[in-house]
Amino acid sequence: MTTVRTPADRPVTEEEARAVQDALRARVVLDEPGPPPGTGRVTGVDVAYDDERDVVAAAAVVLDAATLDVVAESTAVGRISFPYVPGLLAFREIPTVLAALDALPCPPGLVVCDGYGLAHPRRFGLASHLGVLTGLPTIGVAKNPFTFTHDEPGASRGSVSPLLAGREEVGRALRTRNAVKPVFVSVGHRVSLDNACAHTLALTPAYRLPETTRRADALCRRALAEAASR
DNA sequence: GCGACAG
DNA sequence: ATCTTGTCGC
Repeated sequence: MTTVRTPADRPVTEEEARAVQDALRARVVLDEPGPPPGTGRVTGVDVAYDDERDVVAAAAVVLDAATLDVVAESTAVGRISFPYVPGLLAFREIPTVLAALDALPCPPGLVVCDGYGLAHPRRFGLASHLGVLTGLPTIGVAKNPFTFTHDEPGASRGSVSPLLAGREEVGRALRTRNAVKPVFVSVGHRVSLDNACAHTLALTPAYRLPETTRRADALCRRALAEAASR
């Protein structure tokens, strides 16, 4: 019995990948508020690459949403499956991220992604994609505005301004630290934009980026270094 | 056609 | 993403 690769699982060409996004986009749920901030668990996922050795490492770190203490963590290592193409980031990151999530000993709760959800050329970024594949509530918190426009939010933490694709609000620029460059929040799956921003603020008591992202980033780098030294 | 472009 | 030391400032 041979295993058949379907484009929906592992698209090879950019054309296939865009077709997958167009097909899966219909499954995104946007009419749920999502879990209340500060309750349950929040999980950060991130990925690090070694293009030379063709190795990718992903990490998932589960935090108690109230205390931000680490509850559980896991990593996964694999081969790079897709090049970086703006708009197709999910195909590069998701296979290994799914493996890391699968390796967790407990449910992840809300998943915070490093990148975008709705704020995407086809309204189906990494966070939306991961949400649809797992059924989990997801949000995207990115460090850059991508191709979208925004006015500078007020200088104080908590200030927001719409992230715009033309006149459509696809996310928000959210100031998480006074007078520090904002982050760019968008809805992934099963979470409202207001709630996504509230979660992001709850996850940034001390630094610009969410604790989830910081923890996952540190862990996947460690996992990559460990994988490379073997 | 050219440039820009999450990580 | 990744290559990379010191340095200015709270």
